Amino acid sequence: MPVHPPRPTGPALNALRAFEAAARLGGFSKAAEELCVTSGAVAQQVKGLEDWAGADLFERQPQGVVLNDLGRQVLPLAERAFDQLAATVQEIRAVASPNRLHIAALPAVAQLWLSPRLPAIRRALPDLVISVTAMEQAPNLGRDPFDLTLFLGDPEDGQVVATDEILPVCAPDVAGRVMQVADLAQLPCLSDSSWSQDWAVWLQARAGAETPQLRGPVFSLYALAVQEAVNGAGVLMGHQCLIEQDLKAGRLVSPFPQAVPTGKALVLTARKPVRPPLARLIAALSESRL
Amino acid sequence: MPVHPPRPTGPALNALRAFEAAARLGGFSKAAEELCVTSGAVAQQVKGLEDWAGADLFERQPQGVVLNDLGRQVLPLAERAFDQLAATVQEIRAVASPNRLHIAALPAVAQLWLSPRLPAIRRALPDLVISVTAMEQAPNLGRDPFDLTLFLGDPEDGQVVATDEILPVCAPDVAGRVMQVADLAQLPCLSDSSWSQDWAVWLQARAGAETPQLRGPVFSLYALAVQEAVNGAGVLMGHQCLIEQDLKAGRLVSPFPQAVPTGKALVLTARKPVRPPLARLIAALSESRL
DNA sequence: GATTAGACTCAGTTTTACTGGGCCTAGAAT
DNA sequence: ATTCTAGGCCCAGTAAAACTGAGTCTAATC
Repeated sequence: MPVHPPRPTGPALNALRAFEAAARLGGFSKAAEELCVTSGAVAQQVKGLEDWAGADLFERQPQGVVLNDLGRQVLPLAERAFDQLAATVQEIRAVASPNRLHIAALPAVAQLWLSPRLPAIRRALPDLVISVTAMEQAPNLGRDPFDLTLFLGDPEDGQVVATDEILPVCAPDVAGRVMQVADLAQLPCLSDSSWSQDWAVWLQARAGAETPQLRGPVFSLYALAVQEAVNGAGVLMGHQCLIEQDLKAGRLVSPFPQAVPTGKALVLTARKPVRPPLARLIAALSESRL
Repeated sequence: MPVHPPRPTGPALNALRAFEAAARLGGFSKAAEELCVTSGAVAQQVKGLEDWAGADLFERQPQGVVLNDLGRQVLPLAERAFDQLAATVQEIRAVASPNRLHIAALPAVAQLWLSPRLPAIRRALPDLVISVTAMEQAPNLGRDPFDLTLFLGDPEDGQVVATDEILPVCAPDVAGRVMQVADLAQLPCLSDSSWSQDWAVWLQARAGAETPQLRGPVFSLYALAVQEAVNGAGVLMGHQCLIEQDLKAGRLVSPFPQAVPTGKALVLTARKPVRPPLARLIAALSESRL
C-alpha cells in the first residue's frame, strides 16, 4: 500500500542553529556575526523556526530581542545539542587529520608576531600542517574549527604569551624631529582604526605630560601602519610584541622609550582536549623567540 | 582592521544528519528512506562531509557501505548529538502547542480502525487537536515529529491494542457460493500487495486443509480491497481488527469463521515523556469501542 | 534633533539540495 | 550460466533553500 507523500518534517537544522546562536549570544546581529551571515538571514531563519513551531521564541523589542518563556525553556537543550554536535565535528577533524592544526589570530598578530616565528616552528615540527586564519573577533572554539587562538585580550582568558605594552616608534630619520611630547603635534601620528585609543592611553599614562592634539592617517591594518612608520610617514603607537623585529633590526626606534602596559596581553587559548600534536605546537609557540 | 572573508566553516548540518542516519541504519538507502529523500542525495551529502574532513567515513562495498574506523569512532558522538537535537525539537513542539497531537499509522489502520473511532474521541477530548498521517513504515519517534504510532507489528514493541487475527470474508450474497475451502479456487481471492502472505498463512493454519491455487486482484490499499469485498468482488482475507465495522453491519460475513492469529498485533507506541494530553489520548484509544 | 543599534521586510540572487535517469558491481535466484 | 536484484555512484537539470543588500522602523542615547 505504498502511500508516502506528505509527511510532516522537523524544522530546518540551520534554523535551529540560528536560534541557538541568537539565544546564546542575546541578539540576532551577534548571532549573524558568529554564523558569518547578515542579521536579516538570522531573522528569517528564526522566523521560520517559529512558524514551524506555531509559537514565538523571542520577544521583539525595539532595542533587540529577548527570549520568551518558551525560548528560555528550550535554550539549554539546544545548547547541549549543538555543543555535542560541535564536539562531534571536531572529533572528525581531529581523528581524520591529527597533524593538521588551524590557528585563528588577530590579523596584526598573524602578520607581525606569528608569521616571523612560523618558519622556525615549521622546521622544528615538520610533520605538522599549520594553517592560519586572520580574523577580528576571537572565534568560539566550541563551535568553530580552530585548534588554537592568538588574540590581544584579558590575560585571564588563557595562557599569556606576552603582555601588551605600547610606546611611540618611528623611522630613525624621523626620530631626530621628536625631542619632546609636544613635538608630536607637528608630525603625522599614525593609528590603527581598531586601536584608536592607543595614543590617548599612552598620553594619559605619561603623568604630567601635556596632551597635544594629535592627527595623522588611520589604517585598517596594523601591519600597514607599521610599514608606513618604517617608511618614515610619521610616529606610530607601537605594540611592543608586534614590532619587536623592526626595533631589533633598527628599522624603527622609540623617541620616548617608556613603554606603557595596556592591561591586555597576547593570549593563547587552545581547544580541549589538547592532543599531542597541539601540545607540541603550543610548546613551540610559547618558547619561540625571534 | 576589518579583514574577514574566507573563514573555514564547519560541515553542513544536513551532511552530518545524513551521515548519522546512514551510519545508524547501516546504508544509504535506509537513511534516504528515513530522511524522505533519494539515496543519491544521501550519497552526495556524505561525500560532502568526507570531502570536508579529508577522509572517508564509510568503506564502499558493492552490496552497500560499512563504517570504517573513523566512522565507527564518531558515530556514537553524532548519535548522541542528534538525539539531543531531536529532543530539543520535540520539546519545542510539545511546549509550543501541548494540545496538538500527531498520530502516525499504517494506512489501513488509519482508515479502518482509527477513522471510525476518532469522531467519538474528538467529542470526548474536544481540547485536543489530533492529526493523523498514514505511512508504510513506523516512524522513528526519536527523530520524527509524531506523538503516537499505530502499526501492525510485534506485540513486544509496545502496547497491544488488538491481536491480529485473519479470516476470509465476503459480501453476504457471495457467501452462498463458498461452502468449503476448495470453492475458493473458483472465486476471485482479493489480496493486499503488502500482505500477500495472508492467504498462505490462513490455509496453512487450517491443518489438513488442501491448499487450492488461489487467484484474484491485488490492491495497493487494504481499504480498497475491503470496499471491493463489500461490493461482492470476491473473497478477502480479513484482518479482524480492521473489518469489525463491516462484520457488525453485515456488509461482510465469514464463510469459515475460524480466525487464525498471525502472531502480530495492532501495537500502540507513544513518545516519552508521556504528558497529560497524550496520556488522555492513549486512554481514549485503548478504551474506544465501535 | 540627530545619531545609533537592532531588527524587520522584500526582491533578487546565489548556493545548496534534490531528483531521475543511466551505470556499475556482486550476490541471489533461476 | 544467465538473469534479477539491491545498493551505490555519477551527472545534468531543477527545485528549494539561504543569503544579500537596501530601505524602514523604533526607542534609546548623545
